[in-house]
Amino acid sequence: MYEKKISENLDCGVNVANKIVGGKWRACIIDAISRGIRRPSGLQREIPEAPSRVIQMHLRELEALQVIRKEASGGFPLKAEYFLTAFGASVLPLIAVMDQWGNQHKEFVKEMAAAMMETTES
Amino acid sequence: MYEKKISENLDCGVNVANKIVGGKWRACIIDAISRGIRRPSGLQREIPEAPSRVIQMHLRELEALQVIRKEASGGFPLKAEYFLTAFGASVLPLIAVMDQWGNQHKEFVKEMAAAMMETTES
DNA sequence: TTCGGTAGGGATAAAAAGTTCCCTATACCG
DNA sequence: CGGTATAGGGAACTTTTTATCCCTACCGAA
Repeated sequence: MYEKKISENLDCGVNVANKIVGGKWRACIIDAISRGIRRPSGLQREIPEAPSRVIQMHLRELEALQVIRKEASGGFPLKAEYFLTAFGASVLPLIAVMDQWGNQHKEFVKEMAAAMMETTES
Repeated sequence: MYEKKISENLDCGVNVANKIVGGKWRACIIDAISRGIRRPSGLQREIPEAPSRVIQMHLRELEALQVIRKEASGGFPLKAEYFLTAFGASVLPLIAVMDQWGNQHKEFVKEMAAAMMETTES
């Protein structure tokens, strides 16, 4: 997406996982595709809070990382579809675990985040 | 740490998880503390690639999120120790899963990342 | 007294990630 | 013809995160 200038230390497993699943919309996009929402327009409708530009960029990057695979019918009507690769499918359990943990603790984290705002408020 | 101006959507479990474990050094720091490296100086020696300033800031933020707890002996020699809270301990299995997944796929990801560099090279 | 270790933070720069605005191009429908 | 929907990207911007530099303060040892 951008050119990295700082090393990433991909020897650390957690960093590898973060590279795939980190970021504000990555997991959402992967999850939506896994649920059968294969086309860019559908993804944009599914995640309206995310700027379409950002979704596009993530699709490019996930494709380059071979998490997803693109199938476009050359002709018209314009139609592009994205599918998870086998590698992409292997991420789903990880996303599930993260989502589960997050959902279990989100109330607590929300409280803590709110408390931080109070003490740091402008 | 900084004042957020963009919403975080903490209703999504994955985002909650990323808030705790995301970032370049968060998981490393939590993991090191869980392994008994409790003092800032020790953490800095354990993770020498991370600027000490960054470690300090993460310690502040993890403390505010109640992932870790600080115990400082008021007097001298200066001594501060950080311990995982119960909440912090609950993150360890998540980190373990992420690390395991990442280690299983890091060679593949490295290849893909390298391929991306080639096509994007300056 | 100077040096080393420890804990911590201010200021600022640089990089990465995300956002916004607006553009191309094609085909279909009215 | 104009409007809508599709897929995609350029350019510029803001926000967030990470990095760099340098400082305070304290104690003990040399």
